[in-house]
Amino acid sequence: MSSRARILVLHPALGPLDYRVPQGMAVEPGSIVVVPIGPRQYAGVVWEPERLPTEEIGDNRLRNLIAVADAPPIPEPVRRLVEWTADYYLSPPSAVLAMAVRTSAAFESAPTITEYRATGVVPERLTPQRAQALERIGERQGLVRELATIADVSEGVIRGLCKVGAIEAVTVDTDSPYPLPDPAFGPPELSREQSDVAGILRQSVEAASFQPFLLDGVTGSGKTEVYFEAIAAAITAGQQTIVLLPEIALTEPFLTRFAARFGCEPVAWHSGLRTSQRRRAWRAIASGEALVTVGARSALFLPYPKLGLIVVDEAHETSFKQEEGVHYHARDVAVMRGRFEDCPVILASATPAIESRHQVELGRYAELKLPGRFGVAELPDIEAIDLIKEPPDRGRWLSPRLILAIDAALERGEQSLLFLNRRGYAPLTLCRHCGHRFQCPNCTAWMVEHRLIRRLACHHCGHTVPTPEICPECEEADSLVACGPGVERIADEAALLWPNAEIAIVTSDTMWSPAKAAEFVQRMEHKDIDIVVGTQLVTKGYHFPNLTVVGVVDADLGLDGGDLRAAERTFQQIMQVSGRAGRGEKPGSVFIQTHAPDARVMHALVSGDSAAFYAAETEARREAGAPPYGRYAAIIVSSEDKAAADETARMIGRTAPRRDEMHVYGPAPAPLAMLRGRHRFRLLVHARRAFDVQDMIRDWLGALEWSAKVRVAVDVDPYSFL
DNA sequence: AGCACGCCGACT
DNA sequence: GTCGGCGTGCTC
Repeated sequence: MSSRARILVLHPALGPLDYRVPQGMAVEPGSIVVVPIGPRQYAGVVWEPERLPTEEIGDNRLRNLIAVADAPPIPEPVRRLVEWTADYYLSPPSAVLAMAVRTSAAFESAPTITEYRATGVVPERLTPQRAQALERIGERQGLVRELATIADVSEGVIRGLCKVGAIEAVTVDTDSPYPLPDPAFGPPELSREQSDVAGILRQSVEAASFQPFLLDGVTGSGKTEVYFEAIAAAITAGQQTIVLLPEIALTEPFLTRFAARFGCEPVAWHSGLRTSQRRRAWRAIASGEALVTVGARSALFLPYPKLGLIVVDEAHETSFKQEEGVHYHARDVAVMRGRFEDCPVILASATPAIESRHQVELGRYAELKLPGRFGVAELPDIEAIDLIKEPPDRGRWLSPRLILAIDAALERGEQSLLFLNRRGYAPLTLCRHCGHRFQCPNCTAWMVEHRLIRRLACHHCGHTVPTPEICPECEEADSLVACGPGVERIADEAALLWPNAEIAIVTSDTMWSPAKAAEFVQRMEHKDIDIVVGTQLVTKGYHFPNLTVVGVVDADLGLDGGDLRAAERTFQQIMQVSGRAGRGEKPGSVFIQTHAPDARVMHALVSGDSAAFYAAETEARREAGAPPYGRYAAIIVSSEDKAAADETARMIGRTAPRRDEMHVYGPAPAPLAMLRGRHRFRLLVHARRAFDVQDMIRDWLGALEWSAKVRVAVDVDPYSFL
């Protein structure tokens, strides 16, 4: 009698499959294995058969497992989390598992790689490029390409420095251990309130039981210092911690603050890691050696064997909701992981989501408040500028009052930030002769002009074309006009207004790596920048004491679009960006340019009465039966063949179950009717809180069939209504 | 997702 | 006669 094993194979289209365990091979639930599928090999994980039922297949059809990985098994809580996530978000378990298992890390051996670092030797011929390179590289170490990026010089310059001995090669073992953070390295001076809260968190970590906390404090109130104390407790207990940040760009300032507190950097996990770095991090995490990991949402599924604490920083951020593949919300999955691991979960935010506040009211989350800014810093003064009463000059976007405030800041030698959540130069380009508008061939979206790279780009699919000289429609020259502002255009306007000021554009186009983020922080701290023009990338996490004026170029931008969270998001975003002003000893001021100064959200921002705003928004949600008082699920039907997608969507609509507890809207063309060359239709399920939407959708769609060229995706608890 | 199989149109 | 289009089905 041979033993059989159920394997969850890392294959995008296959469920669990059964295999024979050959003589002499030892496996247990969680073991990472290699299995044959047809002529190819895939990785998979041994699972408890009763938890992943399949159709039974005869022993005679079983094939042998090929190998077991030299890596620790995937722990039980992670297996439970994979099941829960797949179930809740109606996704294939294998797609969820893929986020936990890095097969290259589990199987490949550990070679060494060569990195480079400065030796301190000053070259004889110190050209400006070489000087810049050495200054910017400082203590950093990395591949030639990475150093060249950090220093903003060509790779040739780095190689040249290598030749003259100013930079040396270092061999790095990709399995070498990470330094251990020291809880006693740099203990902070905490205020009374901070100590009290830190004490509660420490105790919870020591108790090692499940408890979600909502750590609520205005920007600058010292939330990070407080949850660092919880991390210190976890380190002392020999337990691992995950810290989730909403953007890669935020890891860099976090690493610095962490190192100041614990004496070394934590292990970073994000999409920007090289393969070798990723393998090293994964192995250290899976072995339990990596005590603290900071990362993007995908770090949540990694196989920590002794997880003691989860921190979700800026927990209100909507970027925690994954919009592709498995549509999970990292904040909610983090709480579930804490439940499976029996550990506390800290959701930190200055502007908590209504959903999180609701959990506090229900008594499921414990609320910890940090009032006031830490130290001498005061909350900035916020003013609204009515764009009707105080309009900018024609063809300009900055109103006189904002310009005066920046004038004054420049005079005082202080820095300013202009916030506009729109990349590029202009969101729409049209021909003034024939009216032609540049649209993406793959998406229902305008092509956005990016003047720095002289291209038109689609922000949905990445399609770009060189900015044309003549109109492709009527062939008229010099007839193309840019409509509306993006950050590049605001930067142009700022350059005209303040020709002597140093202006930096900060968006995902200019700050696409931690190294770039580090460079930006350095330039800000050295006061090499007077005015920052940036998207939401600059609204979080940074601490620039000399930044005193913030201008919100268009506060109305997020308000249209019919999104149920539009007002809340606008409030959060502007509170966050306001939090960048006056973080040192100098007071800050914030100017909000709007066409709707009487809107509830603008009143709340100016008066600082966030409680009233939240109360009103929450009441509106309750009346509408919107989350957290009701639930939504979107069903997106897409295909390259428009008629096929349309027909399938209507068939799904026709067969919708009728229940008192829910209603199905649509199908209707999705707001982005075409995306990446696929036509999209959307149905929206709106249900009561207690109704099991997932089960209903599983039954409903499970009974239907459609053509292979049509894709049907379900987005449970959708955030983007696109 | 791949990859094979299979069944009809345009060509050497 | 053959090449090749992509619809359909299978992977323990």
